[in-house]
Amino acid sequence: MKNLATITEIAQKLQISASTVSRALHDHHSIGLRTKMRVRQLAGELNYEPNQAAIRFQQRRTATIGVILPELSESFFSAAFSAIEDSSFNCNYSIFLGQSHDSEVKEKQIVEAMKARRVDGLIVSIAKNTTNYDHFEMLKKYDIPVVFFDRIPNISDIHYVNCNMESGTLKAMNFLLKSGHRIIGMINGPENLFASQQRMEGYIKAMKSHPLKFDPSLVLSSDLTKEGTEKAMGQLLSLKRKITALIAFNDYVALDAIQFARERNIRINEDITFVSYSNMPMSYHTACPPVASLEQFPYQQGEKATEILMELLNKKESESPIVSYKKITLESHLAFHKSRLITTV
Amino acid sequence: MKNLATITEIAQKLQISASTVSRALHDHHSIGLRTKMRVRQLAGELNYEPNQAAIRFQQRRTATIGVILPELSESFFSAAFSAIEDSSFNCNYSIFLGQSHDSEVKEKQIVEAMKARRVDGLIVSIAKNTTNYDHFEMLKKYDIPVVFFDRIPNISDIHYVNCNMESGTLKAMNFLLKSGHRIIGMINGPENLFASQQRMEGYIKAMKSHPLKFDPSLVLSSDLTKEGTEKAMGQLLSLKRKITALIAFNDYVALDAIQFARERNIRINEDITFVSYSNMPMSYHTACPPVASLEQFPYQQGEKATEILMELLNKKESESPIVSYKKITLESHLAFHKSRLITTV
DNA sequence: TTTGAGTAAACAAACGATTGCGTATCTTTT
DNA sequence: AAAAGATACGCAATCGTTTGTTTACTCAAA
Repeated sequence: MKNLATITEIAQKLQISASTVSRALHDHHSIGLRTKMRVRQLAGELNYEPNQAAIRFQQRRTATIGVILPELSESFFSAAFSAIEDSSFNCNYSIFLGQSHDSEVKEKQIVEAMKARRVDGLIVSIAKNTTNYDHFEMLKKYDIPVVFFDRIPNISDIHYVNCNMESGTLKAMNFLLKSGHRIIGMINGPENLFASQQRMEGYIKAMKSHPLKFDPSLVLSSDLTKEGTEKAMGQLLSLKRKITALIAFNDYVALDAIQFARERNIRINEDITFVSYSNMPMSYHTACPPVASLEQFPYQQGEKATEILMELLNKKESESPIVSYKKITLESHLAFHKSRLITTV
Repeated sequence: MKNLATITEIAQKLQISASTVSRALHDHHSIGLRTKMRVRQLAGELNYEPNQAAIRFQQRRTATIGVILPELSESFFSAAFSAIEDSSFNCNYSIFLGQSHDSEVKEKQIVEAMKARRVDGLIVSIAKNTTNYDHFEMLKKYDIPVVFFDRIPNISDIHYVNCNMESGTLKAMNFLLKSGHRIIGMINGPENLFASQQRMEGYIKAMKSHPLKFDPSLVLSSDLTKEGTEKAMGQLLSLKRKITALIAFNDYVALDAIQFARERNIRINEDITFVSYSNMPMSYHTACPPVASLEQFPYQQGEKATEILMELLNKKESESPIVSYKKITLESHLAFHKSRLITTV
């Protein structure tokens, strides 16, 4: 059973031409009903399945999209991937997945590999230290559209989906300020990330609108490693102005910061109130989760990104060279954690 | 720049035949040095990249493997996937990834899609309720080798990598028995999973070897949902023989069980000592992690599975029809959690 | 000088499917 | 009855690459 049936085989057995078989299978109008039936019958019997490799070669498209993410083990990204997988499955696209593991070098390698594989398009969330976007720019020459999501480059001529982290941060800050906090620390992410910049903007706007003075020493940035976060946290704790609240770049950073604080006998969410981003499911089981976390809707972001890409791929055929860049920004939502675990501890 | 250079183009510009160009690029011995140099020079200038779609079509192999997993959000599987990704990247294979989300129906769909995509081989961890393996058996007819890992079907003629859960359970049980526990509960997984059966075997062997009587009412099984686990846990807690220790199918089950117990004011790891499987990293931040968890080495399993598959794919060319099934079983290791978090709570 | 070996490159088929164009047969119209 | 149109199908090229088989030529040994 090694060899699958081909169109040519069917044609020979039926004593007709391959083109007729092809057209019959595609329900082409110029093929008579009799022939159509005969072809379909035999195709069914022989268990014919179109050779997709041949089709892709002939059509010069692969029906494949590449997805590049920093880390699947982060629940945000695995959720986003699930969305992309589901959406593209429905469109009969397959996915090549590559993890950059937050390395710019690896990211470039993966882009190369995907280009060589001739993916039709790309969905990307960039590595945390990617500052050079040449490897993505280069794809324009090959007519491979790229849609970024969540971790997007801070340049203008791209398609993207993200969450509004500025307004999100504003929400988080307003919550803290209303609760009476005045000295609010922030552990931000790498500065090249647009999302970091937005968080910073939100922080500043919130302070100014209250109005409170913006103290730059209260805002530090972590490279998102445990060590980086601990360093930032150490610095924050050693300030003369003692913070009573902290906004962390995401739940992982928050957990590391919380861990660090607990080891120094700081009472979590009492001495210092923690707020973060991502709202990961595991927080539910976590010892001391932040009191609130900004939901960033990974599934929706993945869905939207795929939607945009599909649009671009369909448009490409009608060859409209005037490209307008699709930009979708979702509003994030401040989610409060069930305090069950906290109170029973 | 839309159109990439092809071999034919190079051939025309150089006034030689396409086959010569092809052979020159592959360093074939029958091509003279002069021609080789000229071809390579021009290929470089034109930025030639082989059209992989054409090659795959011509060679009737796709240099692609399919990976089917239950859930990427489980850290075990995302770690295993990373291993598969890394290993196959080195062999110039790309990966189609599909999540079954623990649905047998979805699993079958994905297998269909992968078959249609003509993947060269498959690496699979089956869905928790998959009991029928026809969709995998069917692949033999198409000469698509399948390597299972971790969640493997309980049938004999397959290639697989897994962890020895029987000896692992034995280790866990011996630890508990040595600590003085005599009434040990177990929340096992779905019975069709080989790993569940192995856990059961280990449990029974441990009891018998001590020797203690095996009480079947102490072993329940969960469908791995929160509800299923809570039901099992409720049943265990209502027994007359009060358990002092519990072995949970994996860390997620353990967390749900622990949660359930805490809500009933049971002191975790005091009234009941918890042990589980998987040793997920997030346990570190978790409120009350089990005291120990059996490390199942996801990365190694993924590596080994890829290794086996690559072997099978290479062997296929030399056409040795006599297949012996590769089976690798790793020993699991009982990892104790740092108790820092527990004591400070 | 003939034979043989060795080198360098061209020719052509093949992989499987799609598609523009041509053509034969049949039906309808005037 | 002849022209026009519709219907049903075949022919052949094409996508880019690989590979088995010639072919042409050079050089050396018999």
